[in-house]
Amino acid sequence: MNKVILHIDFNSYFASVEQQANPRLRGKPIGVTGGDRLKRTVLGAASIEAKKFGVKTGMQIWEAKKLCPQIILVAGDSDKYMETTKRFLNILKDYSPYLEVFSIDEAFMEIETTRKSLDSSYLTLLPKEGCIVTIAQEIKQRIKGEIGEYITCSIGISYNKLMAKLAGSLKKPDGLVVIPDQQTAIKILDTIELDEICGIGPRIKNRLNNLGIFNFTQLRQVPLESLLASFKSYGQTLYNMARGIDHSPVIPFYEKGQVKSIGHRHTIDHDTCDQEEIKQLLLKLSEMVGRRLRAKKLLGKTVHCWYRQALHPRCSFTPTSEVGVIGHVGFSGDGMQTTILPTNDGLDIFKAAWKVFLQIWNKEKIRMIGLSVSNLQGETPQNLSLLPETSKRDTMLRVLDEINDKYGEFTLQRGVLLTSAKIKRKPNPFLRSEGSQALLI
DNA sequence: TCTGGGGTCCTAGGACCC
DNA sequence: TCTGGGGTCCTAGGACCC
Repeated sequence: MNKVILHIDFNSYFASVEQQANPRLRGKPIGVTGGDRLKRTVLGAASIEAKKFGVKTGMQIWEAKKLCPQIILVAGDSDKYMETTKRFLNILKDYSPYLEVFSIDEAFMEIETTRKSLDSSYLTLLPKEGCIVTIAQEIKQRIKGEIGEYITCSIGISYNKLMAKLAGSLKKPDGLVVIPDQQTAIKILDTIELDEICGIGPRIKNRLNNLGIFNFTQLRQVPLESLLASFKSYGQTLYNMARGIDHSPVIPFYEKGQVKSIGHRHTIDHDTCDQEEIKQLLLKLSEMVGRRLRAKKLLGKTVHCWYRQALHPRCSFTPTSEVGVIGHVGFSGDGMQTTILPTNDGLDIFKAAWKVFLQIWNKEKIRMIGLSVSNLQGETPQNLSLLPETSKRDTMLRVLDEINDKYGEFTLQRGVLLTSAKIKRKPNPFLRSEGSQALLI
């Protein structure tokens, strides 16, 4: 038995789901935003029509508007996208149990074949019927038919994940590309940029460039020893990449372990050094994390908190507190973690995060704050304290979750949160008033 | 007018225990 | 007499993905 890997990647995913849901958006340039906040935010997706104007995912709103003044901005709805994702995964499951969910709009699938290689005919026979390309075409048709004609995907087919993903990226939208063998892979690699492959980002590309390596042809000429010397173990990965080699397995969804961390961060629409404002925001983020942990019946014991400092306008010097670049190039800030007793109570998480924040923050203005909880473990009887106070708290949290599950996040919340900064939350169809009812704790 | 938000994996050094 | 080695946990930092 030989294996073939398919990579299925949806085109302009959030935008096409929106167009599918709302006929008035079809055929028009639209951009999906993170919510009603338009300052300091970027597009989560751009429709095919918007992309024709040069609008791209990740672009700032003002930039997109400059390129395409008629762009229609739509507030994203993650539940809707998740729902669509579930539906396409259900279709994919019909073709192979070896299905790896890679992101909300991407999946890998492994199909066993009877042929030794994906030969030139690509008509590799499956144990039962058909050929891989026919299967891929059928998947595309079913997605259009069963989910919607605006939901299109590109499918890449190859002998490993890396090359399948590359194949899928070569033709968009609605593409179907096969990289049948290593020989073809190398030919294709020699025509693309280094960072067009999954695993080479701006930093690695830059470091390669500094070594005089600008393409895969040059990368292939570098001895493994040199790559190991420069990139440690990642040198082996780079060496393999240049040759179209990738041994990473398809990990089916049912074999993927628990999540490793749960976190939230928020960019404030203004710079602030108001301690109370920051505190409220961090508490709210902590509550959101706690709720998600409880929903998954998990406890976490490592709390990581970090922030980004405000940008210095027309700044020509390096900000003094640069401790390492967080996220995008050019931002500075700081972060630190601490370990506490396993918990999923937002208040415990907040206390730890706030302690950390006060240690790293030097009262400068900030634009973003985030926290994440890792070192996760499942709830066990041993975790559930028998102390009356703790069990009372557990009951309270359970009631709080039940109500918020039913009526929307922050329908009930801790009294201290009432004055907090507004974070995007789902509109509550059951409550006419935006005002939340306080649960004083 | 100036960059969102959710994750993953890897490495390295130090503390601590036996 | 003053010191080996293995294992684990914790923390910081770097890089990547969508």
